[in-house]
Amino acid sequence: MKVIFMGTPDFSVGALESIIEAGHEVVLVVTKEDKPKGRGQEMMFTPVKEAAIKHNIPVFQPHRIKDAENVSYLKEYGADIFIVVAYGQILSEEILNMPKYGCINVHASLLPKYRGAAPIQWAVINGEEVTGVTTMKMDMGIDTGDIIEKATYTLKEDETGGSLFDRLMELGGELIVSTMKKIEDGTAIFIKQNDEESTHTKMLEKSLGKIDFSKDAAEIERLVRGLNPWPSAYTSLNDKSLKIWKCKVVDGTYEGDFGEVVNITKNEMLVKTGNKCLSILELQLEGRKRMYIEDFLCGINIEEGTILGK
RNA sequence: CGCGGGGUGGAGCAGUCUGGAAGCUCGUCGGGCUCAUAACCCGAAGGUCGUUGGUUCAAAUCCAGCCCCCGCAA
Repeated sequence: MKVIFMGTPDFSVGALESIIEAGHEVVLVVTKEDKPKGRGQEMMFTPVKEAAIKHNIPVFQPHRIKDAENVSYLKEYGADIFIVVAYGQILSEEILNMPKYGCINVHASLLPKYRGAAPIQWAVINGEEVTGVTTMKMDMGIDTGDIIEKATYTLKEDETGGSLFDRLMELGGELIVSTMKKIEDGTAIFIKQNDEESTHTKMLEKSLGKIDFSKDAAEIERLVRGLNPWPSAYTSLNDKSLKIWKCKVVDGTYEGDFGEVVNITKNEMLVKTGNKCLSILELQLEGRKRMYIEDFLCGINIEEGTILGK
């Protein structure tokens, strides 16, 4: 099929690569505008743009995709189908109805659950046992279109936002190829979403990662996993920010405040929480590299009774 | 020119302000203690202090440039 692909972040790249590999003709890639990013404000291409360049596919980066001139530009390509994966702009009705087969979206959750932004991280944070990816025919709502196919994935014990991201990216790539085949064959079945079962997730904010040690250790541990590697869970130590990359729940009752370091050995550091304790396994102090707890304890002078997040 | 922290034996850090013979914790190797040990004791190996140049009798330390890593902000 003649495809126009719309996407922006890493997650979209998996789908794009799969579509190309499946032999479809991607005639145009639409992605968000380049923005100054990173330290030193260098201009960075979006991950999808990088991929498009690698495959010699023309790239289109409109400021507002809905503008008339941009809409008519899209029309010129005469694509059969638009595949949209985390593009980052709302499409107008005119665009949605433009291609013969409509606009198909890949979403990283089992719709109608986890509509909206950051479904991957939220699945981990909320302790879901199962999640997955869904393909659907887009309509004017956000993630409300008719469902075509789903693929499920059972979360691992130590699943992080990053690892789940990778798995779902892979699954999403396979699923979109399968869905496109069905659409082409005319065997695709479109199922309406049950809006009553729907849930919504908000965009991840940096502040979500600030650890509240009065919460249960298990809940904090899920937050740490869900926000790893981005935007990461953090607290502070002596006025310096301290990222927690990995930790585990440990039984144990100690006197002390929430967030207090209650026990230090050569290779373990226990922090008191609202319920049970957290053993910090991997962390990173501001300006320093990420390291294992035993390395951290070798050089940093930290005493029992120190309170994190103060 | 967005703001800031850092590069010191294998790991993590101190020392830099107030130049003057390389330190701490851990690891490694050897020995000892012990029923035994990841515990304890004794000993050893291992570093051109990121790089280039400058100042000085003398530079990890002061000055200038360059490279690399990281936190914030976007």
